Amino acid sequence: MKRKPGTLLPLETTILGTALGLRRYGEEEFHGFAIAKEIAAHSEARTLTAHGTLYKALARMETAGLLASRWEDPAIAAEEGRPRRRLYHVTGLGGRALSTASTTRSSPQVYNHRGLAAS
Amino acid sequence: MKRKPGTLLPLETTILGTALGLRRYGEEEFHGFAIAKEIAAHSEARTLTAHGTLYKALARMETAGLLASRWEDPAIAAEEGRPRRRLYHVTGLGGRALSTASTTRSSPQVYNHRGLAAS
DNA sequence: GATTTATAGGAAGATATCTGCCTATAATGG
DNA sequence: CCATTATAGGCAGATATCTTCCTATAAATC
Repeated sequence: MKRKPGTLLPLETTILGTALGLRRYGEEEFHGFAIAKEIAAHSEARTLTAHGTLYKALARMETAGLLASRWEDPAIAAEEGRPRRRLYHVTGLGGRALSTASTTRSSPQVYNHRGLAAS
Repeated sequence: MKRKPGTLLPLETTILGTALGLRRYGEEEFHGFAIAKEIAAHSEARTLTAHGTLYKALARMETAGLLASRWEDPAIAAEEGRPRRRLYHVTGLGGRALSTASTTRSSPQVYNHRGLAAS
């Protein structure tokens, strides 16, 4: 949808907000699946089926410098008997983007996208 | 369906046969997903959707001593960017079971089970 | 031969990430 | 204001294993 630079999309705002929320509980890092569940839990109804959308958003945000990631030690994933995770953390830029964008959010920021956020 | 000891089920025969077939091509070890694809490819139509059935059969056969398994080095899976595999090989007992059972297969061995093998 | 019982098979979903394809929509350009 | 264009979002599926729940069926028992 042709991006206006310096703007956060609703999904991106949700991701940053949720991630910073988790950080307040001591979780410095998060992984895609966890945030998907977190988002799904907080937006009543509408479970996040379109995981692809989320992972693409995460990749995009990492490219933009809002997030940074590292792969979990594969041995840990193996020990816990599950697929390995990609662990993200919010960068300084990401944190600032959230405050800036949420106030900047000039006008058209429609929030009724049929995706993750609350209706 | 209450197991008659010393008998191989059609699926088990297929697994052993396929695995030994692969071994003839130099593949000493195999993993569940690979054998699922192999089986699906050789039985025209009817793709193997019920993976659960296969994995349960593999576990059962390992318990019975027909197969033995080890986990792939998680670092390799990580490098190749995919979930880790459980690598199986056919044991001596497994090989013998195939020859014995395929001749022993006394009478009721119905082959029109709606699962993996050819109709 | 009919009933009981154990277990194999199927469906569905959890776990985690990623890709490709197609559509919807926002921002820009004329 | 309309057409263009870039890209976000959704759907589907690949990759790999495992679990739970329910049904179907074969073997054993009476």
